[in-house]
Amino acid sequence: MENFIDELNDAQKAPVLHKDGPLMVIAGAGSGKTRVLTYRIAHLMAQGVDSFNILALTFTNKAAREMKKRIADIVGNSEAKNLWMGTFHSVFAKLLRFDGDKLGYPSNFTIYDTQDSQRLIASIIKEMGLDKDIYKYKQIQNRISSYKNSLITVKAYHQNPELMEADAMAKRPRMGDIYQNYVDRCFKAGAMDFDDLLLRTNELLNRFPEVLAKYQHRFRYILVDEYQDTNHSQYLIVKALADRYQNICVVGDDAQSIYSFRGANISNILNFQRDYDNVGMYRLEQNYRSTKNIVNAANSIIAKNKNQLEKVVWTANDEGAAIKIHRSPTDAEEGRYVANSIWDNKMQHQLSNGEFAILYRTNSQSRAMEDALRKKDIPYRIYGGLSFYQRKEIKDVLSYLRLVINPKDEEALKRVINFPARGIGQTTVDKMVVAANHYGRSIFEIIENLDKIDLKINSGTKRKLQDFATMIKSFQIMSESTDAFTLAEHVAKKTGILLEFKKDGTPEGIGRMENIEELLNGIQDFVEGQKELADATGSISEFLEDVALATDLDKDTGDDDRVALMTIHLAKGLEFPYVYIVGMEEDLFPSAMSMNTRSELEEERRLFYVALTRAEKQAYLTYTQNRYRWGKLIDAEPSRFLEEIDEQYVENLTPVDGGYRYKPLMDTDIFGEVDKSTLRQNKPVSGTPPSVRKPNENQLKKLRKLKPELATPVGNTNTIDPNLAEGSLVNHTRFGRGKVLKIEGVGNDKKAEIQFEKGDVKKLLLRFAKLEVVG
DNA sequence: CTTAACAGCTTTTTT
DNA sequence: AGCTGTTAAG
Repeated sequence: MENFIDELNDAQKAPVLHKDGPLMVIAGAGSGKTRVLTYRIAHLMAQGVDSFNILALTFTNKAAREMKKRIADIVGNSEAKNLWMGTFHSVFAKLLRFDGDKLGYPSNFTIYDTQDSQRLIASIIKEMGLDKDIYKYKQIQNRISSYKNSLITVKAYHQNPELMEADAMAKRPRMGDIYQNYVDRCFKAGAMDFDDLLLRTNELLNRFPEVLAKYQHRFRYILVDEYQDTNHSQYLIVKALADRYQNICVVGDDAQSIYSFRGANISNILNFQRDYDNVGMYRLEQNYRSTKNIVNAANSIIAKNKNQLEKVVWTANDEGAAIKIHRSPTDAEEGRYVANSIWDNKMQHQLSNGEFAILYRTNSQSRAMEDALRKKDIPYRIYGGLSFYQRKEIKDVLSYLRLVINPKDEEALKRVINFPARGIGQTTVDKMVVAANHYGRSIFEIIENLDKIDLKINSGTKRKLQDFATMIKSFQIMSESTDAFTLAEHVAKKTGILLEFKKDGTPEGIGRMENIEELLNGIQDFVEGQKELADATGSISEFLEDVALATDLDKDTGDDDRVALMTIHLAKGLEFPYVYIVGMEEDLFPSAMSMNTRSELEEERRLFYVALTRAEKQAYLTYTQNRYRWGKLIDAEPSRFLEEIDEQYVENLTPVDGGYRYKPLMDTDIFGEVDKSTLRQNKPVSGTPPSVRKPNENQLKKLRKLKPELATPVGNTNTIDPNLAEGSLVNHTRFGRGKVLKIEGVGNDKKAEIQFEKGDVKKLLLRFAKLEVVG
């Protein structure tokens, strides 16, 4: 029964077998910490602990799902089902659905995402007549968020002269009033933002001892992953819940603390032994993931940090190859180098795309990489950035669904009341917001009672408003007797959203329509999946909660074989055989905004440590001499982190200037005089090594032979004329004659930019465009 | 009230 | 460079 324990090494076994009482596991990168957590839970259950009494808090929902699955494999499916496992946000959202009514929240409360919060704050600033250049809504939102994460309520704020003075100094004396209004408006809308999910849980546990007692007993065993990234609010929740039984197990690595910007407090892990009595301390120091070279190089970097727990990460793995460093003239060339290198490695070592990852500091860096990968027909997937659920058309559909569940949801209402356009303009909405604030009611209630209030809205507009309300109510009635998919599909059609995008006919419009279809498919999948679960009903509210707290990493299983592109933050906890860390430049990594204090710089360094330790076999570090930023080509300097790696673990692929290793070379150095306009167009510059050159037509043909699924787009409604190329003259059934300026994208996404003789330049999706090549 | 041009801002990282 | 939100014209 318990032979699964034998799969662990001695260091891992100890915390798994640790009996009751607090314990902390300091786990170096790649040391099998998820394994320890998983097996500890399985062991607890094998010892007879009811899964109902276990709470496990993970960093992503995906991690929770995978762990749950693994546990189910060991102890059986039915046993694992009752486990409460998930992110702080999703677990406590669930808790608040049960007990939030004690705080005055409906069980169907909406979860506002950052964009919703920002829009609400922007409108509050406007309503208060404040200067939007001084009261910048993003900054305000940020501040409110950090207050909440530190448990500074509006009341606490007003009792804290220091905070008020700091805001007054920043010329924002009304900060407290905005905070108050924001909290009131969220409450009135039956909405919680991300921070509320933690803050309100704290409030609930503090104010209602019987609720606290209930959950203390229920969660007899608590396990927290990535403890180094918990903020004060999360810390207090854990402390309160664990107080009764003290069966608290935290796992983390101070060297991988990279979320201080959202309030994560590294001292939570540094002070754990002070917070609990008789703490069992365990260290996992053997790395199973990476080569000696990578582990040692990473150690040499992190050694530069002052504040850290004592720990020596080592590995019994092979020596491995040196970390390769490469310099490119521009970001476009950097992309090309990475794409070529991936291609070469694939060919040389028979690797699949899924074994590669490209990691960067900022999302904006993904574009150059994408362009290069597309040109080489290497399939990739971007994680994070503008996620699917944040796209306009998706948020619009979701807003209708949110309104069905919670008609008080003001941000959802404002978003869709005039989309698709139905003649309800800004002025009307403004009037209703004023009325809603005045009567302390929601906008929806105002619309329902238009006849009783004199709002100076003309009768035609009144009619339109009432029609809108009637439509939403009809959806509500429907939602009582149907599943999420049927309702969502009905909503997309009935509101005219689908039609709106269909009729504009542009590639963008078609793309949006497809996105909505994808959303509907996603809802369908969700409904099917939920039907198998006993405690779920497949209702729309369950879907919305899933969506609100899902990250890009959570979405689908990513079963197809693609190169992964993501920020380093998102890559935490993941591993790849081949890792490219791009943009190793001063002001980019470390970020220009994180070089003011020692602790900020140390966090950047930990971030670099995280990035490097994702690699199993081989790591590449690339940097450029010039990079496009804000549409301008700027000089770039190699990152200081490059110099911090002990040079015995490094191999430079590009010649390095003798004196100062990473000093940028002049443009003239290897290329002779370089015309910047040449670089801009991504044309190979004479003298560029052959391996960096764009593949020629012959190579492309070979490539297509190897990867037929890339050459033939799937599900196209149109065959694409093989003669179609940049410069071709074409005839379009509707737009007439034109010239192809540019072709981009692969497969279903292949687009052509065409200058039509009528004067317009249009981008058309080739699988839809009715084009004929005429010359 | 809608549409189209314009201005301004962005790039730190995310639940 | 690309996007969002604001303003001007219809």
